[in-house]
Amino acid sequence: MPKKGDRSFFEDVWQVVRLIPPGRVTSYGAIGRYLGAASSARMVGWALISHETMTPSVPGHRVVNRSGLLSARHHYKPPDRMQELLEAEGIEVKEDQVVKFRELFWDPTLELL
DNA sequence: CGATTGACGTACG
DNA sequence: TCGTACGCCAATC
Repeated sequence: MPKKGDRSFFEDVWQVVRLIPPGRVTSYGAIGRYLGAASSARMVGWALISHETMTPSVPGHRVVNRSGLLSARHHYKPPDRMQELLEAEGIEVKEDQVVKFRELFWDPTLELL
């Protein structure tokens, strides 16, 4: 993870994640593609690992994998925190999966651009 | 410095 | 539609 204040691919990821509208979700690949798909989608996830240590807090819970699965669930302090945050925004989560993921999907290259 | 791992994605069958 | 195989790139061991 980069030092604080160091501009890099990670900061761009955080920036995009902050732009995700409430009640919407996106995927790592979509963010990576919006940033030019420089690195593989794994790097996007790596960037979000330290999201909690930086300010303001990035709503990383709105980012899930391509299947809509909450793969990040295991990474949160209380693993259930991620699901709670999603449900708090009106996003239905069943079996660690985002319900109607296709409808809630938010593509930065399509919407933000 | 080489091997392993990981918040992923695409290709195949 | 689902499970398996492989590729990616950086960090960690």
